[in-house]
Formats: sequence, C-alpha cells, structure tokens
Amino acid sequence: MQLSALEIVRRESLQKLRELGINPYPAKQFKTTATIKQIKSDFKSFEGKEVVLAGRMMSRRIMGKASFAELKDATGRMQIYLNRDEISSDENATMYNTVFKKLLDIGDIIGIKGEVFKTKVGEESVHVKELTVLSKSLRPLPVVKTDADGKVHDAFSDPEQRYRQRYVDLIVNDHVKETFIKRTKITNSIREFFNSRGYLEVETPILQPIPGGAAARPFITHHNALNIPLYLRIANELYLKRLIVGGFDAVYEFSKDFRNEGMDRTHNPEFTVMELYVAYKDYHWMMSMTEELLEKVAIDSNGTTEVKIGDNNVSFKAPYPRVPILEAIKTHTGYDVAGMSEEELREVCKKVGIEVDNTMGVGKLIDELFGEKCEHHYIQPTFITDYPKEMSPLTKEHRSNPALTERFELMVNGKELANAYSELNDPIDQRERFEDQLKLSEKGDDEAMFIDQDFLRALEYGMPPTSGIGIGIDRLVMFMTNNSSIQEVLFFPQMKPEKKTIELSEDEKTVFNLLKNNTPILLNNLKSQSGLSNKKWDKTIKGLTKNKLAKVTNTEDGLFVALID
RNA sequence: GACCUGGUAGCUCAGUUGGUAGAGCACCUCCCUUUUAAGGAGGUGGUCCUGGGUUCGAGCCCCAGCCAGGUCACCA
Repeated sequence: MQLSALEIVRRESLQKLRELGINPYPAKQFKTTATIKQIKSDFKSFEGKEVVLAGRMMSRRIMGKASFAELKDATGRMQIYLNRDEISSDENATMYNTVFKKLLDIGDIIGIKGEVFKTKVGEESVHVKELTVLSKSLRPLPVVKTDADGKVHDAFSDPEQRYRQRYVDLIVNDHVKETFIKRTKITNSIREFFNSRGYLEVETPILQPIPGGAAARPFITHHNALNIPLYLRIANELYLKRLIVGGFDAVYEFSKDFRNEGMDRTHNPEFTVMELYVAYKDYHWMMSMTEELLEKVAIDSNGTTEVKIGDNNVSFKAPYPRVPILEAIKTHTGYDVAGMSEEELREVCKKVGIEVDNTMGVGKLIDELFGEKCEHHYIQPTFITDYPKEMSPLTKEHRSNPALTERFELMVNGKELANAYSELNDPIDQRERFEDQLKLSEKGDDEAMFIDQDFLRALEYGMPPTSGIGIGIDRLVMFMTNNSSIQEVLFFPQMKPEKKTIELSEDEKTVFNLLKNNTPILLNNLKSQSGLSNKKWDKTIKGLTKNKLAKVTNTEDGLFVALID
C-alpha cells in the first residue's frame, strides 16, 4: 500500500505511543459523565464542576506550555484547555510534551477529565486534568475552519468524496449530520402519528416472485434452492392490500423499494416510500389525514409549519387546496379538456407546444398537459385529484365520472410528494385493468404491470373499501431539510465503484519476470532483455521501484536492479 | 443515453504563449502560559484522473477512456 508522508508520520506516532506503554486502541469502557450539548445548554450548573468527556480532536492550538484544542462528541464541539504541568506527572512532562504535542493528531479520539470553566475571552471550555488516548487516527482529516463571521474556510465540499466517504463528511460537516437527524425525526413523527391511531406497522417481502404494485423495471436475482428468479420489490402495495383482505383495518410500512432505472438528482436505485392502507375510507378521508400528518411532521422536524424550500416559502399548515386535474389544466392552459376525444386532446397538446405521437392515449395526453403546463405552478401543498382512468390500473373508478378515478397526488414545490387512491376492490374490474396493462406490455411497454394471480385471488375473497397512500420519504426529507439532491438525504447514495488500485502493466510484468529469473542484474542488461524503448523502459522501471517491487542500486560495477522481497 | 463543466499535495484551490509544478491550511523542526481561521521562523510533501498521440519539450494541445457534478431525455 502506498502511504502518503502524513500517513507514515501517524503510523510512526502510533508505534511510539505503544513504546511509551500507551495502548492506542484500549479495550476498556470509557465512562463519560456528560455530553458537550448538556454542558453548553446548562453552562452555569456545570461551571466549576468536574466532567469526563470523550470525542474526536478537531483542532489544536499549541502555545508553549499551554494548549487549546477542540473536542467534538456526538452532540457538539467544545474547547478544551491543557496545561503542561497539570496533565503530566513525570519530570519530562511526557504526557504533554510527547503524547499531546507530538504523537496526537487532529482526528484522534481522546477522553478527558477536567473542570468546566470560561476563558479570559469568554469561551466555554474544559480545563483538562487527565488525558486518555482512545483511538489513534491514521488518516489525515480535512481541516475545515470557521471564522468569527461564520465563514467556512477550506470546506470539505467535493461531492464525490463526500458521498463515497460519508463518514468523513459527517465528521467535518456538522450540517450534514443535522440533515440525517432530521430524517429520523420525520420518520419517527410519522410512526407516532400512525401508532397513536392504532395503525399497525408491518413488514412484507422485499424479494418478490412478481414485482407488482407499480410500473418500473425491477432488479432481478435468483434463488438457488428454489431455482427461481426473484425480484427486488418495486412497491409493496399488493402485499399491504392482501393484509387488508386478511382483516387488518390499517397497515403501514416504510418500504425500501428498488427500481432499475436512471439515476439523477431525484432518483436513487433504492429509495424509501411509506405506504398506508386504511379500510372503510376513501380518498377524501385520505386527503384530510395527509394534511394533518404533514402539518405534524413539519412541526416535529422544523418546529414550524413554514418551511423554506429553495427560493420558496412553503406552508404545511392544513388544509390544502383540492384541485381536479382537468380544472388545473383549464386554469393553466385555457382549454377545457373535459370529455374530449383522443384526437381533440392531441390538437390541444399541439396548440400549447407539447410534442405528441400516436401511441399516446387520452390518459397519457392529459398527463402530459398537466406535467408540462401545470405541475410547476403548485408550490404550496395542493391535492390534484381525479386522474384519468387508463393511467391508474389499481384505482377505483370515480363515483361520478367513469372516465376518471378516485386518485390524488399531492404536489409540493412543483413536484409530486404523495400518490393516493380509493383502492380498486372489484376483482373483475381489477383483472380487466391488468389485462389492459398486459396489452400495453405486448405493444412493447416494458414498464406495464405484470398480472399477479394471487393478488386477484385475494381480491376475490373480498377486500373492504380501502384508501391507500404512498409518500416518498426521500423527497419529503429533501423538502423538510431544503436539499435539492436525493444524495444529500441518503447516507450512502449509489455510486459507480471506485477504480481498483492499479495492477502491474504488461511491460512491468515482463520486466518483473525477467528479474525473478536473474536478480540482481545489471540495469543495462535488463533493459536490453526487455526490448523496451527508452521511454517505455523508464516508465516501467520507475513503476516497479515505486511499487517497491524492485530496487536500483549504484555500485562501482555499475547500476544494478534487484528484486525486493 | 446526449450535451456542458470539472479531476493538480491530506483538504481548498492557482498554474500565463507548451519551457525547472505553486499558495493557504494540514504535517515536520524550533519559539511562545487563556488562544480561537492563534501567531512568528524554517522545512517536508506530487501517478498534475488513466492510456495513447503531436512536440526538442505536455499539467497545458489532439484522440480515446474512467469518475463526478450540472442540464436535458427517460422515470405512466
């Protein structure tokens, strides 16, 4: 392994710690008596008292016999003050002069025991009396500094490194940690809301023999013992509905779903959807439930219903407007498309500048009109309702218009946040809708739904009228934390693998094999045996010496190349 | 998938017309007892993303590729 100079120094420090009888990775529990957040939030009662803290050393200011350092624990950062004669017992002041000043580095994890006090300039600090090494860090951490104006210098900001090495991102970028804490607050808030109503959190299969409940390309895998293909779920909808058939009144699941499609700022191959199904309800009820839920989530995560998303101020205060999709199209395009034929709709699309082709049916055309001309207008939470039937194969037909369905999508900041239906529970209608999907599939739509015969069998036993909703959790967290990229709300977003460490080139292998047969050997002999040009030879031998496989030595008899064992 | 931008020290970045690879922080040596982007003096540190090509000479120009970000397409 190729080590940088900084890494070599740290490994040497590690060795020296051991030589001093200090275990750089002690096994024993280190009992702390407080957290930094506790001290900072209640400084007066801690002042003058002894505390034991543990954390990572984030910076160091050494001034002769006194030093300041910054300690970061899971809850915050705090300055610590160290004095040579107070932390050292021997006359060489080894603990201070050697351990603290020479052998410790930024990034090391230490424990301290000391007294809480305030410095001359008013900085809340801990006066260290005892220092314990808890874990030596062998890699240099990016040093991010924040000045008195709050301006950040040398921020660790390269997105590739931040995502690939999220652990470093979390250590040096405090705001990143906040995002993920908020993510958990949001899911906890949703759970609280549902649990308090007696809804049951459940788990359903991730490995499914038929990937149903949505239209998307699945990831496929193989079960060896059964010798069958299995799919990673693209949705859990059909399983939750089976549970409603089975007699549960309300079930929900935070479902990690997987879709084998493109990746961009708002799409990751694996993502989280919260799905909820409640028996004997309809989509009107679901809208009321949703606005109540989101108002709570906003308050629980941000302390207020008013949330800044990009340049917009969005209010999650219930209630939210409910706008039928055809009305939205009328408002934003001027065309009343209600009852229009496919041909008429196609004309309207052309007039407003939407490209159309002959494969697009009524549903698709309406969807395009809304997506292109209306969607981005809905910044404040708005329920768009009553989508055309052919786009919604799992949704109950609208009670007063057979061309539409009882479906809504919740739009926030011009994007879809949730999708909900009065669920289709007529097994014969459901079978026909699936068969229509199959026809689409035969026409070449590789994302049309598969027919799940067992799901139809379940419906045939009878499912109560039910309303269901899916809320995109990643997107919800993006809104609540004002992030515009899904990668910022996933700990470990999907990335292409890093390039492997470089193997030996063909030329290097050739020379290495020559050397194995005859070592040491005169450099010029080896060079002529290799048959390489000057340029190639130079590159090859430098590659070998750099990888510590060969060594060139200068003797009275000339330059010799030898293998290194 | 297309296009745009980028990849140089541990981190953040400069790098002129193609002519000996730089700065700040970090690190090492020294000075300094309440500092705080601590300070002062000196120093170490490089696969300039990879592979070809052009050239006397490439971080820079050309070709191919890799990785990332962005925009668009796709994602009912």
